[in-house]
Amino acid sequence: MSANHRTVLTKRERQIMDLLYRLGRATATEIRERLAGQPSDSTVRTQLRVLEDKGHVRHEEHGLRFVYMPTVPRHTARKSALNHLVDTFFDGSHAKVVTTLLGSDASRLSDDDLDRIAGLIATARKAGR
Amino acid sequence: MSANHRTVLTKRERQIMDLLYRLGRATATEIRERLAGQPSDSTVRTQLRVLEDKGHVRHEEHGLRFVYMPTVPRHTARKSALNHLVDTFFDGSHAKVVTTLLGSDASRLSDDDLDRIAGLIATARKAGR
DNA sequence: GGTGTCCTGCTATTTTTATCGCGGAGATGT
DNA sequence: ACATCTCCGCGATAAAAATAGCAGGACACC
Repeated sequence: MSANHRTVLTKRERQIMDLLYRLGRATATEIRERLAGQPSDSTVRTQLRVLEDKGHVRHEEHGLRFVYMPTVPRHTARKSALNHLVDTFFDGSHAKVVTTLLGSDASRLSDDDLDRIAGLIATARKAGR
Repeated sequence: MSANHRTVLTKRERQIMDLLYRLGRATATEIRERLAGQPSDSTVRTQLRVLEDKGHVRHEEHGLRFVYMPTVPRHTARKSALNHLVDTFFDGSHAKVVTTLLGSDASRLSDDDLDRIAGLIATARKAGR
């Protein structure tokens, strides 16, 4: 019977969910192609069925084949993932994450991005007082 | 035989690693107290031994007891965790994460934080041109 | 209507994880 | 010296996860 989502995901299940969140939607074959360890098609399908049973994914029938996608919308899932990460690695401080991101060379933010962020800061300042 | 770190962690292993990253360091008993499902002491110790064998944790002997801690320093681990999250949920865009964080009510950044972030933006602007 | 190609979902099996009982080693107290 | 307490790890077992073989249905083409 279908269970709640809150169950902790297994290794493979997480890999698949990550893939689905990156791709948005995918067929069993597309997923298999991107998984490490050359699992068989039937393996991946079994896993998708399990994930569906657990309530993490659903599928639509497109023509002949099944297209799978997460049940929890991306922006919801990412919010909780982000919170978890903030709690685990950044002592719960959003500011620390922001400074880490801005400080990293890898960010390479465009001028537009910088403007947008500056705008948000201005807003936060107003709201804060 | 001790394996490399890159192996994917199991459910429990991840829970334990998260705990260790939150706490910095902990004894088997401290960890057990915080794990869901009332695992026995011996269970937790076995798992710590496995994690140690896999190279994810190490222990120091403090007096009579073992104190466990991650082998990979927090700031390194969190960088890769953050990258993974950015790739999976934010299309690889650091800016999107920042705007999400700043936009969220939950952030509640202090004025100091805002100043610091504003400073980083100024720096980024200079570097950018 | 036979044959080949995709796709699906069982179900069974192997492999990995998770769990814990038990015995031992040092400290401590009486 | 002996009972007791606390912490350790080994080794065995139970439980869960990962894997894949196989049969069946829909379609397309000859």
